[in-house]
Amino acid sequence: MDDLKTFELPDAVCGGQAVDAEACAGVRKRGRPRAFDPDVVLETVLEMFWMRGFANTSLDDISAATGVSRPSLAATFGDKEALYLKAMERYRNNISRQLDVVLQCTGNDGTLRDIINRYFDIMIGSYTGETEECLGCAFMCTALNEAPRHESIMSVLQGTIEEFDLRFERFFTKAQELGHIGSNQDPKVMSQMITSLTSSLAVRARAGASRADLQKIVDATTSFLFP
Amino acid sequence: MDDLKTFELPDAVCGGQAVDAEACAGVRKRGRPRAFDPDVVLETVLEMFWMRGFANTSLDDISAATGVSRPSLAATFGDKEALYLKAMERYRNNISRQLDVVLQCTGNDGTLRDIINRYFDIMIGSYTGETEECLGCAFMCTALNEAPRHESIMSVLQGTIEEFDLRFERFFTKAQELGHIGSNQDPKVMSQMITSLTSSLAVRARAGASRADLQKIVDATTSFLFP
DNA sequence: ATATTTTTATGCGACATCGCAAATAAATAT
DNA sequence: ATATTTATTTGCGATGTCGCATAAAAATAT
Repeated sequence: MDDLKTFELPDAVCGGQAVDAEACAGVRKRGRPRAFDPDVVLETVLEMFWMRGFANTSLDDISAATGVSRPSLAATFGDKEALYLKAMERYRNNISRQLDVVLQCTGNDGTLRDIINRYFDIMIGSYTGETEECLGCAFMCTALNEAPRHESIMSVLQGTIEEFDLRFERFFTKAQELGHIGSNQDPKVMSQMITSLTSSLAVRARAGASRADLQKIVDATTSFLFP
Repeated sequence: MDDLKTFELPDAVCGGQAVDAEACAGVRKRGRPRAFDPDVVLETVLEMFWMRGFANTSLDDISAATGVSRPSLAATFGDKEALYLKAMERYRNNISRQLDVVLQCTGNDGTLRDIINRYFDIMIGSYTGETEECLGCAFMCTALNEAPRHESIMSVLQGTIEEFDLRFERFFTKAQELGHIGSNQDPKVMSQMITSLTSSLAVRARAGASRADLQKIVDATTSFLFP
């Protein structure tokens, strides 16, 4: 019917690159504009799920904390599970972006140990945060709890684990090719040591360990692994 | 008033050792006897909390699964939080008992690596179970989620972490005294490696890793740590 | 100006969850 | 036998939670 009219492509104006509709701030869409920024809402939602868990955080709580009514939340993000997944996706992307920067093993960014230390700086930072709250890892704190009940949460949990595994296996394989670790060592084992320590830090952080506590553990381990 | 009458000490009959009132099966208490065994109820309760989490498991669910009415549950175990804590205490004691047996570093129970392998056998067993369910660690799956909201759960979580730390620090310290690891190695670091790997196994098990998957990780790591 | 589209606001209804209170049942003590 | 003690049964009431439906508001299109 109205296919001809929509040929005007009103979104194509903004930027020159891939058009994303929402990401384009200059051009207004048809109806009433949103009174909130989905990204800042997702940030608040993430904090709430992180500290209280999925089941303990009601949509009413979220609505009150964000000032966005429940129907608006539903219209924007879908149901509670979808909202959780979107918040966790943000969380994961945020960390992934930081790790992409740090885990470049080109050989001219300091020693392997330096790189790994910078990696743990990031993780410790995300696990302890700026306040006095016991954060830990948002996935481990919430997704482990819900995984058996929600196929989608189980899936994203598995994907996150796999991402870390892949990341470090590739990292240490390349490090070995560049001669930063001996050819007798196994990149897979090194990767396991790092991911294991990471999960341990996450647990300890949630249980109240301080930044300094975690740093001590990291220092002791890295000086053992990279003497 | 009736202090004189209770001098008969009806409980003191059973056994000769520390009298525990409930543990004594031979002597009936005054009123109507319980129609259920608190221990088997706790076992079911543990399974439910483990798989569904604290918040997702209602007292009605528990009542239906155990056949014990809510008021009876309350009378026996207290409120939901107390019931959870008692179930987790059982879980923890069950594992502790097994570890007490295995982690005896006397020097004549095989090599250090043998002992550690037996330790991981137990942990892998408890994380994967007999069925196809994704178990993981009951503490990590549930207590991490609830800790910020419940002081008591935070406390038992911390205590469990500390127990593992202490256990392995003592173990490796003694192992070092017996000459099973070099004097240049740090028992604390070795302990951290083991507990870290343990937490990693727990996470992976919850995400669906099989017994064989976990065993492969353990084998690779232990052959690196204890060559 | 009027229609259309999208978002927001308000509120209802069904259901789950927990704590508590009162009545009933089953044992022992006197 | 009767009283006492402890467990169990039944059910109520307050609150929380979610999905949905309807009305109002704020923008653009014609």
